[in-house]
Amino acid sequence: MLDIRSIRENPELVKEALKKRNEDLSIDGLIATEAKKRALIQEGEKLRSERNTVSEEIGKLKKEKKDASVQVAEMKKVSDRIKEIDSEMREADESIDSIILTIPNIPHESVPVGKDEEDNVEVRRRGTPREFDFEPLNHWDIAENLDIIDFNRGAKLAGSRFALMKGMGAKLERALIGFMLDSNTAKGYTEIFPPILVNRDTITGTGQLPKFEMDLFRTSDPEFYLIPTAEVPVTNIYADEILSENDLPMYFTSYTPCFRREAGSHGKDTRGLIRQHQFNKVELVKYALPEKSYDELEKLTADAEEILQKLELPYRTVVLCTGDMGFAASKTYDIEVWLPGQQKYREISSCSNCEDFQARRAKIRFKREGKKGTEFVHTLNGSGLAVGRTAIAILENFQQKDGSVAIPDALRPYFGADIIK
RNA sequence: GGAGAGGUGGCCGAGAGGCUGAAGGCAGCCGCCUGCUAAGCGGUUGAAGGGGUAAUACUCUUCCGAGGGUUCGAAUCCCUCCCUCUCCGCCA
Repeated sequence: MLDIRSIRENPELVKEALKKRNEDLSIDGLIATEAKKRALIQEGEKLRSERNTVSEEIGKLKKEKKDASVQVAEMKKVSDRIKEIDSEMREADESIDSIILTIPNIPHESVPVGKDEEDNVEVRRRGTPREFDFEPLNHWDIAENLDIIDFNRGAKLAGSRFALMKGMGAKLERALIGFMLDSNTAKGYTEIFPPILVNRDTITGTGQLPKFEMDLFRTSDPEFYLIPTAEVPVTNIYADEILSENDLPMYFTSYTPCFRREAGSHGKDTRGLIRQHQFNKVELVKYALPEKSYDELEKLTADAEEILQKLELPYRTVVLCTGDMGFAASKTYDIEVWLPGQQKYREISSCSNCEDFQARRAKIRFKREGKKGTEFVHTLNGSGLAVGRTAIAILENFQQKDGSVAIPDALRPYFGADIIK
């Protein structure tokens, strides 16, 4: 959520930012409604102030057994007017919320302006894609040949975009989770295992609601949302709280299953494990001081990249252009791993600085030493990494001519073997 | 699922329609005192929003789990919801 005051004071800046994101959203109505709301606040406060003083007088008069009926009648009118104002204000608030909660974050000045993923800019490339002396297979062929992923039975049990991991496949997934968590905690991230079903407030805090209801699974009676990423519960850990400056920065890492409807991606990545309704992910989340958040973004991205380096997987890092960034982000780096089966780099991590956008929604604040008032923290998140996609990358990059798959050195202590065959 | 108890400031804990942003205690901060420490004494210490100022000062409104309601006036009365705890049942 943007600060309504900065919207009011710099409407042009916001309009321009929206245009860069290909958003067609009018904010003039919002500004007008907010002005009306402030007028209502002022009128209401004046009347309340009057009521407070007169009510006190009434109390005194009654104590002295004097007549107060004139004042009581007058205050009855004042109270009725206050009720009117309150209800008008509620309407104004609802109208403001309905708009302001759907305005995306403003891109950082360093973010390239562009329309879609074509305009993302590569910032670095690590590792060299391996030369194969045979035709590399897709991960689904490798996995089915090894009998470690069963897509058909996954579909039977649940539906399309569900898979069943089996034997060494299941173990690979588990080994990667442990490996990633250990790698992250060694760098000072605190491990979190959060609720995977969360309430509406929580999922509104990080920005998935109200705009992206279509992307989420939800339960009814009672109503919960299945998290699409651990970012949701973990970023909200300190929602509605005031931290002290010394608490920052805070680093968290969290393994959770993630659930996404994938509405609107029909026909994309229908085969294989790339795009599932349920997948595992190890997430990195940071709370940072505003003046440090961009340094923290670089470090967070480097931490995610380091996992790929340890696993000897070739990758590149791109900075997303304005048109391709997520709703809550000010700046995002995507890390893309090389997949020989597709001869393409594919997203395996997305690292974002949301600045105070989520913190304002979730009311995550901090106090500076010796300063009065509070400020919003900056929140960051990134995958470290998407587990299923990492498994894919290992299968495809480490496949061998005989159909077996080697396990990268760093993973062997977790996997307990050096090959899947 | 059944039966009870309860949610008040950083923490503990009073308050049961007006004098309560909230007694008292603890913790914190600032003084004083004091060989040092401890103790003691005095003062002070929440958040959000608005007005005001160069900035302070000052000032107004709101906040006692959340949301409604009653009343001139609600932490206090009524309704709904949420959460925590205890006992019973069930259960991974």
